[in-house]
Amino acid sequence: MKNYIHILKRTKLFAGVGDDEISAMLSCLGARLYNYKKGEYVLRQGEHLSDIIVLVEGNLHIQKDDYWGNRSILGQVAVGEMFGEAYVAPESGALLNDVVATENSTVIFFDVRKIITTCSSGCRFHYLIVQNMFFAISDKNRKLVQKLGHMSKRTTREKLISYLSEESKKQNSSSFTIPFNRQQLADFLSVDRSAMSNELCKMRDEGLIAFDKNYFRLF
Amino acid sequence: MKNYIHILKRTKLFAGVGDDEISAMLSCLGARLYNYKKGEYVLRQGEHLSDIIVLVEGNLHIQKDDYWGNRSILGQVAVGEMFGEAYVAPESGALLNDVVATENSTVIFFDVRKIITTCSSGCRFHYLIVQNMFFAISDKNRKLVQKLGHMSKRTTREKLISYLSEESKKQNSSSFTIPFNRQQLADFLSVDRSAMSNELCKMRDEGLIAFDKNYFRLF
DNA sequence: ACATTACGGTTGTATTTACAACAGAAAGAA
DNA sequence: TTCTTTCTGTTGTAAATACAACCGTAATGT
Repeated sequence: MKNYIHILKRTKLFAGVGDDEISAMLSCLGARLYNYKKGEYVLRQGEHLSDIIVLVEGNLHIQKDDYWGNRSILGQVAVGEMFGEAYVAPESGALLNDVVATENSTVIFFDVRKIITTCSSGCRFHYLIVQNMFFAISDKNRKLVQKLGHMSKRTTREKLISYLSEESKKQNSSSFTIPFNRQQLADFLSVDRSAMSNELCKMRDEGLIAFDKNYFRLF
Repeated sequence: MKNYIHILKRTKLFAGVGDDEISAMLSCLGARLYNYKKGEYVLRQGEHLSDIIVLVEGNLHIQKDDYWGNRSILGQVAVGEMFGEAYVAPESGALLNDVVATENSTVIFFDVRKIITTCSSGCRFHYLIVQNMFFAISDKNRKLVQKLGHMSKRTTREKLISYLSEESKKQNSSSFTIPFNRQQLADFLSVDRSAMSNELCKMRDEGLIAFDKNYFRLF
């Protein structure tokens, strides 16, 4: 486990905690290390979870099969990222997704209850972990709500207007750059790229916006 | 503030904490009570927030204006519900929404930092607040991800398949009831009611599903 | 019993989208 | 340079959606 402290150190969860402190806290946080071969399941649909998990080596896919067996990949987990934090509440019920190793992978499980209830012994930085975890999940929450706000619009144009307005607010200016290229933006908003490109040009021709690559300006 | 302890007691935040303990913890949590007249702003777009807020009387709307001034109401806050938890991380930036009182309202602000860093003095149940808050936001997170999973599907049929599959998994049966009527389900999935109704009937005619009111069965 | 309202299903049309295919520009590699 | 790849815009068509309007039924209240 000690081999991975340099990875943990760079995660959101352990931000601001030194090597020695992480090392000292591992047992206090109920840390357990597991290895998975390519293709093996880290978590299965139907299981119950009370841990937050950090990927320290390899790569994972979060995927879901619907009732009729159609599989869709919801996302991927990169080294240093955590997952499982949305299922730790007692009322959250069974997992609805599978998590599968797409390469040989190594993860560390942390017992949520041990994270939340700060111990009295030794863990000088335990409060930081609680804070980091809370801020991380709070931040994720905010981003999800924002994205949902765009996606709940019916037409591509409305989605674009919602997204661009928000980006303008965030950057506090009517001109700004976005962190996506066209394909990525289309994926983010769940629309077809060419249709979106078409709509962007219409909006430009109507004098609503101007753009060049990922630079945008609202009028 | 003491007048509202019976309200706080029934919130997710203070679940499991007794009247006396809540009363004792208020100052420790940096609680501040504010009143707003109908139409006044509780929070404004552009402000920074480091508090979690509980509505103890009245009603609030969370709303957003886009760059061109089109207003949309994103949700409403009922008595006993908390809000603001998505904006408390230092990196979350300025608020992108307004929160407006639709009736004369009373809210209590709690300092997030005081919630997270459990104090040593007197607050026997402080750890419970941290846990409650964490589970609440984690739960919200899970629901958002699920909803986003449905909404990211392109067609009404795919959205329905995604939603019904998940409901089937949750209730662990191929037949189940859903907590929505048609209009509510359409709103939840952000589609047109009549188009959705049409699609449901097509799916029924194709032998994929059967339903009666809010009872569904998958084949 | 009657009127009213809420809900679910159906249909037609105009609008919008997805999808595929293609072309030009820009960036990068050989 | 030249070739290749990536990115973006454009167009046409088939498919899906939104919207409005209408009907029948069930539930509710007077």
